[in-house]
Amino acid sequence: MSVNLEVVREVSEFNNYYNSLSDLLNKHLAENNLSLSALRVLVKLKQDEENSTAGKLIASLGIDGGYLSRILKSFETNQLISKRKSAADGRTWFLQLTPKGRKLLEILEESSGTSIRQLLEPLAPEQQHALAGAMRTVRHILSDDSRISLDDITFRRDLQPGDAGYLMHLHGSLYAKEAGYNIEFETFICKTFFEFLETYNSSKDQVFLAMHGNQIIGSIAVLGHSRYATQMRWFLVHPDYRGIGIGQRLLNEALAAARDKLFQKIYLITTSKQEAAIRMFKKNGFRKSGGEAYAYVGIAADGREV
Amino acid sequence: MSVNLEVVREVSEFNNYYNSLSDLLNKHLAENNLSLSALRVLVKLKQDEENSTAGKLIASLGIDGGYLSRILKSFETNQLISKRKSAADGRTWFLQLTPKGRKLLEILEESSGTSIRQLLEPLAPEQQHALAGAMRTVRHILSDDSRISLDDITFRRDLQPGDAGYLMHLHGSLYAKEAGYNIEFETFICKTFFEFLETYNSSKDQVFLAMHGNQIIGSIAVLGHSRYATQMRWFLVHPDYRGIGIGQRLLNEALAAARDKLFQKIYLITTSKQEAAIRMFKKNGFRKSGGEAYAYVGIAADGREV
DNA sequence: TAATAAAGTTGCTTTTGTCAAACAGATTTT
DNA sequence: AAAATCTGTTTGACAAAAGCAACTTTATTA
Repeated sequence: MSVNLEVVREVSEFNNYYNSLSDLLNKHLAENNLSLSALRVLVKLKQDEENSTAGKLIASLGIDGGYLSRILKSFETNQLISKRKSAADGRTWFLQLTPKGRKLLEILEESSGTSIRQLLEPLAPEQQHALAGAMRTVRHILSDDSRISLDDITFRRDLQPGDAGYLMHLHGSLYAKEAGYNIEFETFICKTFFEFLETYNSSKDQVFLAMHGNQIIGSIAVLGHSRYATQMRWFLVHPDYRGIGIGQRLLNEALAAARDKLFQKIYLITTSKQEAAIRMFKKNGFRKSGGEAYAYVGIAADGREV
Repeated sequence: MSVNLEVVREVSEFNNYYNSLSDLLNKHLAENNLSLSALRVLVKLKQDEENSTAGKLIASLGIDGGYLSRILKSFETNQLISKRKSAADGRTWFLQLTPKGRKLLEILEESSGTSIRQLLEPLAPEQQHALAGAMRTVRHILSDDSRISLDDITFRRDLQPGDAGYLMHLHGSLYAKEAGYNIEFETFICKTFFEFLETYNSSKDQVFLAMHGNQIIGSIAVLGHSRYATQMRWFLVHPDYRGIGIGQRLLNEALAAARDKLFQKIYLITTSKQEAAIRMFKKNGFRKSGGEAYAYVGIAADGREV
């Protein structure tokens, strides 16, 4: 892939900036007689619980073997870690934190927390959240296993001011990028949102939003059009978040809500271009009903099929 | 201000993450026989051009005096900097980069660039931009002079897919926060956007967007309702970006466009709550015209006032 | 003018990290 | 099965990075 020059510059400046900042954030290490490398070892030991060995640490932290050996030795004399000889390989030792080591890590986290708090203290709450979000983004983009898990995603059922606009934005920009739609499509979306907002009633209409932090990254809605039929709309998952089950989760919520409210039929309209979505609809019992509309024969409370 | 626990955790994890990353990004220093501190000194010398002294460096970089003295001495023997005795104070020396020092910095930037490029190489272009944006955000929030200047803002005249939705989002969420409006207001906004989109025509309608990176942070529109009258709408600057002239700049653009197209009257509708906006309108020649509408007597091409 | 302070330097020390060789157990080769 | 090779870890020697305290020189102040 090609690399954008502006991006390189920004990363470089960020790196410069952060180099000076990290002094500040890591000053608590000196107070506890630890080097940055030693901290990283400690943290890694906590993460990899039970089956870490010196070799693995060398590989994962990129640290020099000799240096690590000494760090570990000092950890051992300070009773921060304990070694357990491997049965399979007489050369290797399994390393684990002792309660004392665990305790030290807690203390370190606590004192690093105070530095951080001092850094954040002058910031307004929104700025703090924006900062956290940006840092999460950086980490997320740069880490190889950049997959987000469902655990990072929260779900919301209420429609707050700004949400409708953001949903419209997501639809407009994503469909433009992925299906080549233009602004006319956004006009259409806008119309549907207006009609929806005008008659919005939480007893008949349900909106489900998948959130990452305070950003909407997925949505679905179940709109009650009549006593018996309901339309599903605005089903979308942001491309960065696809493939981890958010779509299915949203669909489940929507179907459950439709059943709860005793709707007997759910229909939705889509186009043949939405292959992935159509596959998911089919898997969940939707059937094509002519034209571009898919109709779902729902299990209504009275068992009738429509 | 209170500090959110989640934010502290995120910053802490980010710090951990970045500590391991900075090894990678700074490996070029070893190749050039420089320490991180030495690099920071060099960079600072370039920034503070002409009037840096050892004392200032100590204060701004938080580096030890003795250590700095040695770094500077080595720079001098390598002819990377030159010293100039202060006339006012016999103890201090002014430091400046020599052409050779400047050259070295360039080389360093270049080789840091290659590390960065390697880091970015596997990323898709959008991810690269997202990364740059997030890094800019972090840096911006944390740097004391968190003021953005007009230079950081770009302006756009075209309406791209997703823009209308995002504008609606901005209006909905900001007015909710600042004026306590609820979702009904967003419904109204949605209606105006739909009407607008439906009849959008770039020859009569103009939209101006203030962008920071690829985020819309301000907007204004001039909608041609008749041959002679035009309505100004969607005037808004995101609160984080207020007070640096973005609003005035948008207003200028809008008025200029209205004049260009020979509209003789610009009107806009607002509420008394929008005090700052109203002050700006008045300053730019708008006059109240009864009710909640302000009408602007424009200088049309034929000089008539309406 | 003596006392004190500030800017910068130097000597000494500790900490941090690197490199190469050594060592011991595991694996492969002959 | 012994020799050779490989792998995970340790040790010794060393160099670079950074901090501390004493010291020199020039300014400022009482």
